[in-house]
Amino acid sequence: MPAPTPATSATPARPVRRRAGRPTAAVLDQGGITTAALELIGTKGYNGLTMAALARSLGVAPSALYNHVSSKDDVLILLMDHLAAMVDVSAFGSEPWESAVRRWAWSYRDVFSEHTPLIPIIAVLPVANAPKTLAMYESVTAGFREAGFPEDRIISAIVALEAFVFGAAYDVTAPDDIFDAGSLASQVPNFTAAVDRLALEQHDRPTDVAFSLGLEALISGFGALRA
Amino acid sequence: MPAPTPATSATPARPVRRRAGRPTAAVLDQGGITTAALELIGTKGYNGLTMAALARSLGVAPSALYNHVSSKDDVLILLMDHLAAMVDVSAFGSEPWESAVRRWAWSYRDVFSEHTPLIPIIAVLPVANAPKTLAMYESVTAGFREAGFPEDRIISAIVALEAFVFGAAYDVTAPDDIFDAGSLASQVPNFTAAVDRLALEQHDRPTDVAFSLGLEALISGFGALRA
DNA sequence: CCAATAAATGAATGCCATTCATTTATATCC
DNA sequence: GGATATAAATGAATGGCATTCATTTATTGG
Repeated sequence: MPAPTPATSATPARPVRRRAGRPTAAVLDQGGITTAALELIGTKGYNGLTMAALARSLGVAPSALYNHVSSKDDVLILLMDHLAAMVDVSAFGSEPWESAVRRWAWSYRDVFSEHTPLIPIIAVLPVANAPKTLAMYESVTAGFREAGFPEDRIISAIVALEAFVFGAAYDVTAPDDIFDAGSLASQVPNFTAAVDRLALEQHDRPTDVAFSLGLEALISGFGALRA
Repeated sequence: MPAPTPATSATPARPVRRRAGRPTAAVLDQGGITTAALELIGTKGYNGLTMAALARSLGVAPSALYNHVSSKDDVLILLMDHLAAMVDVSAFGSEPWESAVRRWAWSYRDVFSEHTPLIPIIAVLPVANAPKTLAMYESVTAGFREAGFPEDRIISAIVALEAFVFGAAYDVTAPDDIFDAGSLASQVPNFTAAVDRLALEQHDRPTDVAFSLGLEALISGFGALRA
């Protein structure tokens, strides 16, 4: 990619009142749209990600976006594929299987916990539409195979790990008092006791404790399948 | 043939042109709204669940709904709490811990796989706002405690299991060809080989294989924690 | 040089959730 | 038993949103 993408700078890009017609160089492309969307999400959150706001941040009319993406869902697909490339798969091939899976899963969860609105999309999107996501799967699959994982179970294991990762990504965004039963506490004594007991442990991130617990169970359970 | 009784019946409930003013008996309540929404979702899916369509199915003006719910999100919360009550927790207390967890998790996944749009809501909603969900947690917690599970880890284990269940619920709705790399297949040989290898197994539900694999790993990993 | 094309504009369009003033039967209070 | 407050409905806005379309025009390829 020789041409550096324009219009992705931090400048708000006020309505530039560009004339219509084919410009000297294209103002927009999918890469620029993706990074602008990412920046917008960073400042305004997913509620602030509207086609109008996205266009404004690029100094362009909303309808102009549709020359490069077919819908807002298309923007979300670009985003999620971009994020997939940020997931750390580097440990596969350089570290033992257990720690490689561990690094991958933690990284995967951390990346998507900031982008939970994309989870419903990535969870059901055919991989053919997401090349970087596909590349991630390739690295992970190769790592499983090299570690002696039975080939007919590799995909199932990855799918299971991914399911756990996506669900855990939501947990990260949950409010701290999510398990506070409030006025109903007396009606659910076992639950309340268990919640209180966990609180006594004084973990800085209860969410991380649950993630670690589940992940280690999956790793040791799956690890037993290896040759 | 206009049915005289509106609300929650199977009839489409045409605009009944009711007069304004306080009626003899309330036409609407949260229970009726919930079951009407459920029926609407069953026929038109979640895209068909609009406040206007919901009101029409109840034979009422859209604005009338706001006397009983504060927003559409409120409707979704009612729905998900209703669904939580359909999850099978009956095995806790009557069966060994392993099979009780198994029954609960499969049931939980099956219920929410038909209602994935509710997952982002239930995953982060404080339990105080969802009494039936809370009741489910109480049953599960009691089951863990009676099985000798260390009390300070009960909540973490449930959270981890739930995360897995939610992620797996999405998988159920994914298209069958989700792992078909298409024209990119040659660039991801390990992945493609693993996918083909799984396909050879001829499972009727590949999704169920992955769910079972992950669930059994979690059950045996967590089971080891018991006294 | 001319025709086709790519990439922009801005003005609709239609859907959707939500709000508000208004109406009126019923319930409550004196 | 009459006045009054209240609950629950109506229908007409309102504003936000994604998306479409006719139009414009600089560039590119034959």
